[in-house]
Amino acid sequence: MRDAVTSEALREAGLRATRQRTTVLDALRGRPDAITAQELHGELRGTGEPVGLTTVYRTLASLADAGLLDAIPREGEQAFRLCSDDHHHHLICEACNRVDELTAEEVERWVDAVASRRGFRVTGHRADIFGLCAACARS
Amino acid sequence: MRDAVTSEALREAGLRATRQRTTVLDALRGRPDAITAQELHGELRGTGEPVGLTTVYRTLASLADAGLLDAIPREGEQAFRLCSDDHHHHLICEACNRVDELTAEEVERWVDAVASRRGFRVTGHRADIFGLCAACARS
DNA sequence: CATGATCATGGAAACCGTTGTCAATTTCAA
DNA sequence: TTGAAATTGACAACGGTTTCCATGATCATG
Ligand SMILES: [Zn+2]
Ligand SMILES: [Zn+2]
Ligand SMILES: [Zn+2]
Ligand SMILES: [Zn+2]
Repeated sequence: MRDAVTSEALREAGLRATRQRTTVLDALRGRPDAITAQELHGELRGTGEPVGLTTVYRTLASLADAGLLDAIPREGEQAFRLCSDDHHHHLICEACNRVDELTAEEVERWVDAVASRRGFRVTGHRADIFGLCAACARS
Repeated sequence: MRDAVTSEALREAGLRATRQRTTVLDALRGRPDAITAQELHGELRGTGEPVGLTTVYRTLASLADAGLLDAIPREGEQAFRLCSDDHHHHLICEACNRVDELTAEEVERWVDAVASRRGFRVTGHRADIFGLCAACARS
C-alpha cells in the first residue's frame, strides 16, 4: 500500500492508476531535480519496474497537463519536476538541476502593473533564476 | 549604400558582411515580431534576395550569440528578434508574436534578494509576460 | 465470472526543427 | 591580382518527441 497516495493523485488527474504511471510518479517523489523522459527511462530500466520510453513521455506530458509537474526547459530538451498546486517561480541550478520553488509578490505586482499600463491581456508569465545552488557553488 | 549600418553591425559582431547576412539582418529591422528561421527563409524565398535555409539558421545563431538578437522560445521552435544591448525582459503577444522590451527594477531586486538569501550564485534570469497585445486583445 | 467497450502500453517508424558535411564560391588583406 | 580563410547551400544526418498499431490491461454491466 505504499502507493496509495500516488494512485489517488493519478485518479484525481483523470488517469487510471497503472503500474507504469505509479512507477513514474513514485520515481519523481522526493527528487529535488528536474529530470527528462530519457533520463527517467534510463533509471527505471535498471530496476525491476521498467517503463517503455513512449509511456514515460506520455505519462510526463499527462502529469504536466494535470498540473502535477512543472516543465523545466533544458538545452534542447524538456525536464520535469513534481510541483505544488499554487503559482510559483523557480530557482534552477544548472549544475545539479535542482529546482526550488519561489513565491514572488514583487513579480506578480510587476506583471499586473505592466499589463494595465500597456493594455495587455495577460495569459501567463514566467520568472526563473538560473545559476548554481549553494551546494554546487561551493565545489 | 542602404546597408552601411547593417554592414557595420555585422563587422562589430566579428562577421563578414556578406549579401546573405545583410539580407537577413535587414529583414529583421523594424519588425515588431519574433520570427523563426523557417519563416524568414520562406519570406526571403519570394524576394530577389533568397538565402539558403542553412545559412538563415547559422546567421540567426551568430547574431544571437553576438547579442544582436533575442531568442524567443516558441512551441517546439525558436524565434528571433532584434534587441537592444542592455538587459531587459519581454512582453510577448501569442497572437501576432509581437515582442516589446521591458526594464524591470522590481525584478532585478527580487533576483538579488533571493540569491543572497539562499546562497545562490546567479548566472542569469528570465522574466517574460505572455498574452495578447492591445491590438490583438481588441479583436 | 464472462464479455465486450474503452483505455493503456511499447517497439518501430515517422516527424520536424536543427546541425553537420563538403565541394564550390566569396571575401578581404596583402 | 591573388591566395588563404571564411561563407554558402544542397543534402544527409541527428536527436528529442510523436504517431502507429497490434497487443494487453482495466472496468463497467449483466
Ligand atoms: Zn546544484
Ligand atoms: Zn508569478
Ligand atoms: Zn498581438
Ligand atoms: Zn532582469
